[in-house]
Formats: sequence, structure tokens, C-alpha cells
Amino acid sequence: MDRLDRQIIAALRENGRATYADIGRTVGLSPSSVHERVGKLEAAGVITGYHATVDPRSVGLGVTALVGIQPTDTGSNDEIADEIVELAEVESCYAVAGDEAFVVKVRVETVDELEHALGRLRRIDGVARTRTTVVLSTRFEGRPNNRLLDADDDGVTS
Amino acid sequence: MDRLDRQIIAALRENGRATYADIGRTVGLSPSSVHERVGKLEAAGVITGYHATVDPRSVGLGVTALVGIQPTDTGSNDEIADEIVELAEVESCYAVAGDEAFVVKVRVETVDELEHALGRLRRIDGVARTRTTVVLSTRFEGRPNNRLLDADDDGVTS
DNA sequence: TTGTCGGCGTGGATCGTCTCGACCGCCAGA
DNA sequence: TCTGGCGGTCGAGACGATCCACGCCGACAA
Repeated sequence: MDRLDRQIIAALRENGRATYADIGRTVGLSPSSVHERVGKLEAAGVITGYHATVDPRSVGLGVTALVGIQPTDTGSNDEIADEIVELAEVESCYAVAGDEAFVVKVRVETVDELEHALGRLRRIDGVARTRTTVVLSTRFEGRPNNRLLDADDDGVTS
Repeated sequence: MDRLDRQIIAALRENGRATYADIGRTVGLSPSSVHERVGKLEAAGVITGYHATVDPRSVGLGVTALVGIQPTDTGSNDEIADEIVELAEVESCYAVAGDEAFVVKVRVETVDELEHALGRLRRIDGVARTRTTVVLSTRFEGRPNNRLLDADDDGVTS
């Protein structure tokens, strides 16, 4: 993980469909070398995937909410998480510190669907309460964060 | 936006580097047609980009927090948002209903950096209070959500 | 019915990229 | 100095991207 790797990662976070030739031109490496480095980054689990991002409204998912999930005193968080994974409308799930065990992001078509989704969450075994915050607009989301681009050492063991 | 478009979108959300030939095989279309449809989806703003996802820990961003931002009575939310965009450590920003104007997701290297980031947020003009929820682990994040794959009509005007 | 038009698909040609193996240079250690 | 490993470049064949010409089909008007 040297600076070249970080530049390659930054390029791929910016444009996940950039060709190895493109990346090679911007970082000053041959396409073969970029290919090899990217392969190693993928194998090491640094790059976990490539995904198209879609305007949620365009695919009919106009309602977003953040839901805090408070477990019962005896609830097992791992079991709750296993149930949450099964719900397709939950896009993200964070285990958090505090009264709530999880905060999840839910995206659905309508407020009706939101109601149903909350019902499904509440019905999970070990869930005591949910606290819902409706999103009015998402200003930005999943923005690449390249603050460490110019560091020269390893950030952390990978 | 017919079913084929939705299948193409699903394929690209799953694997943003899938080749048009690959996609064509899975949806039953020639690479040329896939190419054309994808171009139209991009032009229509349905597909907003392609991005590599990275294990945050591997790039040295081991601390994640969700921060609610409560504005002063006179604060302008748009002005606050403009300031938030400038902070590189904020990955996502949602305008929400409730006492808080925004909920943002922050990712930084260390708790020290988190403290600094919170300071920067609080120092924004119009921000009265912040409420921070530390993320212990992210179970999953930004998962593709293809619940509408089999619908046959347009979900919504794009 | 017939002609025309537009949208959308296929197939082919061409060009760029991927992706492999071969090779080279640098550096560390014996 | 020799040697081995790492990491780079180079080159070649295969594959994909991308453009264009063409065909099919449904809508519509005469």
C-alpha cells in the first residue's frame, strides 16, 4: 500500500469503470502494472467491489429513512443483525454505541411501504423499539474520501 | 425503463465492471444493445456513476460516526449544507425531519480525528448542537436494492 | 391495404484494452 | 559478485467497446 496504490484506489473510487490504461496514464504506470496492483488490492480485500450508483427516485425508491433499533434486554444483537440482512429494503446497517443497537438506512417506494418495513423491523425477535428519522433529501451519499492520498506510509495493517 | 433496463441496472449495481457482453448474456441482448441502453440510462440520470468500494479500515479510516446536526433557530439549512460539503471526512449527508436538520456520516482515522471533525461541524455557522453516535461495526452498507426488478411498468417518471 | 416513419434490435468492422508470459533492472543478503 | 525476489515494461493474441448499416415491427395516415 504505497502512494501509487492509493492513487489507483482514488481513481477507481472516482470512476469504477476507468480502464487500466486510463489509470496507468494518470498514475504513471503501464496498464499491466495497474492490472497487477488492482488484482492484489482486490485479493487483499482493500477493494471490495465495483458498483453502479443509481438515482433512487428513478428506480421508484423515493422514501428514505434512518431507523434506530433498540433491543430488548435479552436480545442478541447478532441474531437481530441476521434478521435485518434478510430485509431487502435495508440498504445499510451499523451496529452503534448507545441505547440503540443498530442504525439502519431503509429505502422504499412510498410511506406505506415504510410503514410495512418498520413493522417488519419491529417484529424481529429481540427488537424492543424503533426510532425513525425520515430523510427529506439526501444532499450527498457515499462520497469518496481520499484524505490520506498523500501519506507515504501504510495507514494500517490490512 | 422496462424490465430489461431494470435487469441491466441490477447487473451493474452488482458488478460495476461487468462488460457489456456479460450483461448481454445475462439479460439476453447483444452487447451493442446493452451499450446503447446503458448510454441512455446514464444520459437520463438513472445511472449516476460507477465507483469502487473500499474497506475503510484498509485505507486507515477505522472510526465511523453518525452525527445529528441541530441548527440554531435562525440558521439556514442550505448554508449549513454548503459548509458540510466542504468537510472531506463527511461521506454522506441527509437532510431529515425532526429536531435535527441533518444527519451525516463521518469517517476518520482515529477518535482524535473524530473530535476534530466534530469541532469543525460545531463551528459551522448556524449549528447549535451535534449528537454523535459512534459506529461499532458496519454490518453492511450501500447494498443494492432490487426489489422492483420484476415490475413491468415505469416506477416513476425519471 | 399500403407506404412511411421512428424506435429498437442484430451483425460486422475496426479499434482499443485486457491479460498473459517473457524479460529486465534494482536491491538485499550471502 | 552472485543470486533470488519483487516489481516494473514490453509484446502478442484474444476479447470487448463502439460505431454504422441494415432489418424488423408497430403506429399512423392516406
